[in-house]
Amino acid sequence: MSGRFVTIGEAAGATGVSAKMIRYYEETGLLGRAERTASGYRVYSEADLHALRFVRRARDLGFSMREIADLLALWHDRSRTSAAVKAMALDHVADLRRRIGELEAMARTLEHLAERCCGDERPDCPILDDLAGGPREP
Amino acid sequence: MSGRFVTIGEAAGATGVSAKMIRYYEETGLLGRAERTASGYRVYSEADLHALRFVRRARDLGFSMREIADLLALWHDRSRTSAAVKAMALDHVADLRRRIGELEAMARTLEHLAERCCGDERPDCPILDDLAGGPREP
DNA sequence: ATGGACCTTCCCATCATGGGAAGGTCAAGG
DNA sequence: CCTTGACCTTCCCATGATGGGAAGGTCCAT
Repeated sequence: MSGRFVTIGEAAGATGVSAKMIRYYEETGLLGRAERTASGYRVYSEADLHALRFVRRARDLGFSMREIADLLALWHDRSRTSAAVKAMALDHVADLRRRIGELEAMARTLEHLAERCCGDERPDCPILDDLAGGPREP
Repeated sequence: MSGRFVTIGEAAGATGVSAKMIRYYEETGLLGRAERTASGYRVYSEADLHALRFVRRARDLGFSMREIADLLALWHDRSRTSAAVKAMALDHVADLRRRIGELEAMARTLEHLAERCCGDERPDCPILDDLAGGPREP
C-alpha cells in the first residue's frame, strides 16, 4: 500500500541484484520499463523489488534468463497450472544433472590419471601422455 | 619424417577441432603461427596435428585456454616435473568438484520443491512460492 | 555554493564458439 | 581453356551474464 520508492542503488542493495544487471534486465525486456523521476532516475516499488528478488532466486538456482522469463510469465499468469511449473523445474533439474555428469566424468578421468602420476621431480607423467596420445591409443 | 602437410579443413577433420577454432588458437597465441603456402593457405604437419589433438583432449577435460596454454608449456618443457603437472590436474579437479557441488545444490533444492508441488491443473505451486518469497521467509 | 555520492547513457571486455559476407585459390570435368 | 564448386583467406558480429569505466547530470548535506 505504501508509496515508498527507492533508487536503483537501493534496489540493488535490497535484492542482491547489481544495478548493472537491473538495467540489463530492463534493456533486454526481462523486466518491464522502470518508472522514472522527472530527472530520469529509475525508481522501484515494493512490487518491483519483489520481482527482482524472484529473478535473483531463480538465477541462484541456475535458470537461464530465457527460463527466468518463462518463470516470470508463469508467476504472473493466474491461470497457470502447477504442472507447467513443475515440468519446467524438472526439465531444469535434468539439465543440471546432465551437466553434473559431464563434469563428473572429467573429474574422474583426471583423478585416475593423477593417481597413476607419481608427482615427483621426474618428467615422466601419464597425464601429459594421455593428453598427447589420447586415451584410446594402443 | 614424412613431409605430409594438410590444409586447415583436413586438420579440423583429423583432430576434431573446428577450422574456426584452429585459427582462433593461432590468433590468440595458444598455438604458434602455422606455415603457409605461397597463396596464403595454412598447412599443418603431423606435429601440428599432434598439438591440436592435445588441445582438443585438454578442452574435453574442461581445461580453460589459459590452463591449456600452461599444459602445452609443460608438455614442451623437457625439464618439467611430473609434480607440476599433477598439481595442475588436481587443482582443476578441485575446481570441477566445486562446480559440481554448486550444481548439485541447485538440483537438490529444485527437486525438493518439485516433490512438494502436486503438478496438477491447479495454480498453487510451492516452486513459484519459493522463488517469490525466498526460502528463508517465515 | 561546493563536494561527494549517486544517477544516466554509452562503449568495451570477458570466454569459447559459431555464422556469415566478400573475395581469392584450386582441382576436376566439359 | 574455362567453368563450377569446394575450399581457403580476412573481417565483422553474435552469443550469456556480468563487470569496468568514462563523460556528464542530479541530489543532498554541509
